[in-house]
Amino acid sequence: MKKITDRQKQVLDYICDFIDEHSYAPSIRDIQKHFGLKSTKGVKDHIDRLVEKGYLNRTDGTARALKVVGERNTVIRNVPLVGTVAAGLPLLAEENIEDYLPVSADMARTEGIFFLRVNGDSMTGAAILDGDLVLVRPQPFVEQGEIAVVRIGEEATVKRFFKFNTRIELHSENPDFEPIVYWDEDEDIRIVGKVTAVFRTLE
Amino acid sequence: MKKITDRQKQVLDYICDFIDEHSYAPSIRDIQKHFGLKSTKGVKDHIDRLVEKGYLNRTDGTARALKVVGERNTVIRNVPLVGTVAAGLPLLAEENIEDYLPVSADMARTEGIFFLRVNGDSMTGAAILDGDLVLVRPQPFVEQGEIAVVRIGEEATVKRFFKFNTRIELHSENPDFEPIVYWDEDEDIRIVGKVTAVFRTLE
DNA sequence: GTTTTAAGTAAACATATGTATAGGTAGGAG
DNA sequence: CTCCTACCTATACATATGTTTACTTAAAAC
Repeated sequence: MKKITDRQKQVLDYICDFIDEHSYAPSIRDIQKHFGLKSTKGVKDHIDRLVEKGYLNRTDGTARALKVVGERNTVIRNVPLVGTVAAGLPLLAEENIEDYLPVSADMARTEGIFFLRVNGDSMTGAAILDGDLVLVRPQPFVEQGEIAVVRIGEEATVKRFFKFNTRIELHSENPDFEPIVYWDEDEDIRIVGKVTAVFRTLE
Repeated sequence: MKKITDRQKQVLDYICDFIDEHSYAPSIRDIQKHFGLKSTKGVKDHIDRLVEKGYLNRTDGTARALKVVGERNTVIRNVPLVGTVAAGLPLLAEENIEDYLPVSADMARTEGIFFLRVNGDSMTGAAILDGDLVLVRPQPFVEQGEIAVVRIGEEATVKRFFKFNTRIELHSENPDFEPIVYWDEDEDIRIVGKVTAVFRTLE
């Protein structure tokens, strides 16, 4: 990235801080007042330089449309968290949504992605603990041995998934639990999605 | 929350979508055009109703200063990720910052909080794997047995921390590793902070 | 020494934008 | 029926805001 002068850095910092505080960009005159300048032109020059050098975006040519490029301009997505899923209710029914959590857009590219709170110690061996949140991307299949959310009858669980011909094995990754074995013909088992991330808070 | 009419919901949805797309709020005339209205007054009425009912904020009285109240208005914070820390460099020097990750403000209330990439399998027993990111809140002490980032000489590691009088034990939580024992007098050991969360991506 | 660049003053200008005044229509509540 | 509210048109006004032209000063680049 091209070098910017100290003054330009000051202006950029002010714009970042302003957006953090107000959720919208400062006007040129906001910036002018903050630096005690007596003309808008000085500010315009700085902004033009910062745009040229790739630190700001000004593609929309309207009021307060400045965008900061780079680290502070993170795109996020609010992903719904479904808690312990009530039997029979569709997984993502509004009744089940406990909260929304912000996630980097990189992690949540797919439509329909959601968080699920894991209960039970069955995945301890795969370093997923009781109470952890798993990020789930809905899909009807997973690769051999991937960790999936599987719906058995009316309940959803997190298991490592294997399929040998028509034999389906769900591994708990915990020595205290035996693998659960199903057969393809069993109608009451379905892959909900793949676990793509694990989140845990420790306090 | 007070009820809103279908039309008001449409307007609110449009404002939300517009902000998602542009990062700044629509002007009254943007909304007017979108709904094909022939006067700005209709829009103004809707906005006034939505503000009265608590769905929008309009405290700043300037251009594009509308803010949506509620679930989609999540407060986030960009937390720096430091990778494998180069020996001798201060932990949060700009040279070490690999990236910034958005985190819910609830999780990152403290100033100075940062992510650290864990390397090695020493914390496998505590369900922290090689490559996981841990969220670290800087503080000079931790409670008995809490997971901490500890700096030994020039290197930072993640360990479960115990202190008995002047004897310090760092537990690896992996049966293959013996606890590391230090004594208070040793100058080259210092608690960097407490691990408050664990993040892992699986793909 | 001349040119270029950064940084700024001064004074406008055109448009964007929020707001207001003066109505109109339709439907529900009383 | 009357009143109120939701929803809308038409028009206008004041200010906010981005942009431009003309000129200045100081320091860096060549």
